[in-house]
Amino acid sequence: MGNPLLTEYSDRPEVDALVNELIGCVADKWTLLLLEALEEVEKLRFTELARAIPGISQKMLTQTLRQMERDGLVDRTAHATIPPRVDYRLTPLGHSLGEAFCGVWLWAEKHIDTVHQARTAFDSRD
Amino acid sequence: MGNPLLTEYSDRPEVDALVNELIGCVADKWTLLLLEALEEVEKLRFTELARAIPGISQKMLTQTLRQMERDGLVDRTAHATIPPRVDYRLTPLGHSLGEAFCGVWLWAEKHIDTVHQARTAFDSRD
DNA sequence: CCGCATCCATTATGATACTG
DNA sequence: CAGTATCATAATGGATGCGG
Repeated sequence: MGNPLLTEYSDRPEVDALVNELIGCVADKWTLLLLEALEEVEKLRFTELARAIPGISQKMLTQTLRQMERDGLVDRTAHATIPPRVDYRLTPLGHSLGEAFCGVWLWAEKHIDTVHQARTAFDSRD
Repeated sequence: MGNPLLTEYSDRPEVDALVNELIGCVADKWTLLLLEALEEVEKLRFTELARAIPGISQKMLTQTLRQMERDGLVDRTAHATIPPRVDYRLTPLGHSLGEAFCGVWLWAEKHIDTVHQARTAFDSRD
């Protein structure tokens, strides 16, 4: 084998690049939180999502939902009523991604104390 | 139960907020790619990491490594040699996070074609 | 040389106001 | 209600410099 730095987890480097790009899209803070919210409740409308995710701005909510819709992760259903009503729900693909992230949630929940201790220790160094 | 929007995956809302904050830190593009690189090779120095992660800037590499070090995810070892040498490796905690993210990698690798098809379909609408 | 801090241009994000 | 448009601010990338 050549340089170990060039070793990747698969044998197809060109696929790795695409996977990394996809990871970059999907490993977004808001995407994760939207996944969490929609795993929880199954079907939510725009303002409900905004409330379910404290700290998100309307802009990022719209933008992230659009991207997830484009990637086939969420399904957007607009009802032509007054007032308008738009429902978002996970597609099977989005649901499978949510399950893949489940391990990360469990990790965060389990190790949050350890992380905060590490931070305190780090900040009190030097 | 009250408003389902307030339902979270645990029964301790204050913990949920902290977990979300932690998710926000950890669900970073560069953090993920660094985890991947260090899962692969076990011990890497600064410039090796820079080469292993195409597209990262030195600034973000430094910044992300600092944050991961502060969070107890990576261990930094500086050798007082000339030329200087700094090795980074995952701590057990960082390794456990890498394992938690493993499912996301497998998901990305498995569904990348589906995502690209969804994008193409979305872009050719309207 | 290597690790990394600093300056500046570019981009991403947030706050607010406004429309169908 | 569900966004879009606009502007202010923060995050990021690129180039450079500097100590070890």
